[in-house]
Amino acid sequence: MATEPARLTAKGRATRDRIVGVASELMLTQGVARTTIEDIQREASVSASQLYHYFADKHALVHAVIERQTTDVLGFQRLALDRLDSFAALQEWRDMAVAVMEQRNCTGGCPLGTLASELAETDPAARDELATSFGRWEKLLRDGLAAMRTRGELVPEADPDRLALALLAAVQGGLLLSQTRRDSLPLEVALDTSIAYVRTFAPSNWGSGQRVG
Amino acid sequence: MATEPARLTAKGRATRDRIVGVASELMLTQGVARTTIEDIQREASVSASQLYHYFADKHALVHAVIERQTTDVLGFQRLALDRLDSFAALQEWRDMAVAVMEQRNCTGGCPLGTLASELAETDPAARDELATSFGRWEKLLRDGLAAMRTRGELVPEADPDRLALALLAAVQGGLLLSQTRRDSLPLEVALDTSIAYVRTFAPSNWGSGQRVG
DNA sequence: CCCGTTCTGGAGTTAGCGCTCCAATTTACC
DNA sequence: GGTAAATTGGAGCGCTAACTCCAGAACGGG
Repeated sequence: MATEPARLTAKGRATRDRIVGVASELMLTQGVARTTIEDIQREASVSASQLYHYFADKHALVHAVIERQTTDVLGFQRLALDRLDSFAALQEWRDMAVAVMEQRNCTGGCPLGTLASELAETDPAARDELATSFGRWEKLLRDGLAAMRTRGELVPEADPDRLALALLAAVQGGLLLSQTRRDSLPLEVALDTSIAYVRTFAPSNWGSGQRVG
Repeated sequence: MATEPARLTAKGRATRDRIVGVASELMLTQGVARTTIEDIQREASVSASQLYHYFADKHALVHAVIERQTTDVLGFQRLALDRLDSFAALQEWRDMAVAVMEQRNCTGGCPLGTLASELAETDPAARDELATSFGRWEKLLRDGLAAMRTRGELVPEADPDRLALALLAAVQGGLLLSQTRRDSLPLEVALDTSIAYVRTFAPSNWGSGQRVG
């Protein structure tokens, strides 16, 4: 489906990367539909034929943007929480997410979330890719939580699958609300409360009538 | 900003409403940018001049769609939780949200969330309207939680402002993930865990080392 | 240094978009 | 029943979008 150039010169790869970078930026701020090929040409200083030399059509470009954003976001996650396997790491992860958002003055949301929201109902292939991207992200969280459980930082009743999903949903919802309100508070509260919920599964807090739902 | 026709015949209002309805449906599934005026004309069986008689331009139409969706969503909320002031009501609210999503086979997300994601960075006026829409939604939740607290169903340490924000973020994030995965599980887990967190502020559960963050 | 491949430039082409215009018809109100 | 306003129809305009084509320039392995 995507253009698969057998070989690719260093110069060619550079041009291709530059195109993907510019396309990412534009598509994430203006949306995919509002971003024209001409915009990308101008911003990346390439001509039409160059662009269509590397990408069969706009769909292929979107595909490349999704790939790029997936590796970027997951890479950032790994960076932020080299191993997300302690409450301290969770807290750092939260702080970093909030810091990034504040640094952007609360413009823009999660790259994957933004793309998913726009493409879920119009581009089945994109929806599928983004679903697996979310799956990989979720796995990062799940593995960390599982490690915490085996290590005894979480009670056996804690369900890493569900907690990971809850954390991911909190990030997404928090980012969307913060982006809309131009205020980092929603993101902070969403992350704080979901982490606080995880904390209820710490042995020291595990008490009376807790339920995992 | 919006076309404000001094008077409006019953027939005219019907036509206008039909246009807004069709526009809503199309814009929410295909996105605003992908929805053409021609699409709306065809689907609503109106001519170009009719459409531009009621709406100055596409922006005005978007404005009307936001208004419509806001009243619809908030109306549905009120319906679902005539008064959201008990854990039973919270549970019903959760069940109804999940039921709606399953009924749609997990296609489409939250109307307000979808619009916000697409328009936040390209249409400042729309972003502002959607921010206040979210604010009103949040207030519904906050008032219910506050009522629960004064009634003693929640401990005084519970912060209705923060809990409401957390619940709203959970719905938004859960819906986005469920829409992307075509699976209601993320929504269920997001709502269950955030409600479970609220439940940790019930007097019977309030124990050892809880923190509000 | 040579030749095939890779890479680049820019003027088209075609289609569809948002929107306008002018006029006919229906409706509301007295 | 008359009249002014509200409502409708549809052709058409200007612009811009995605994409194509035909070359020419640069590169890289032998």
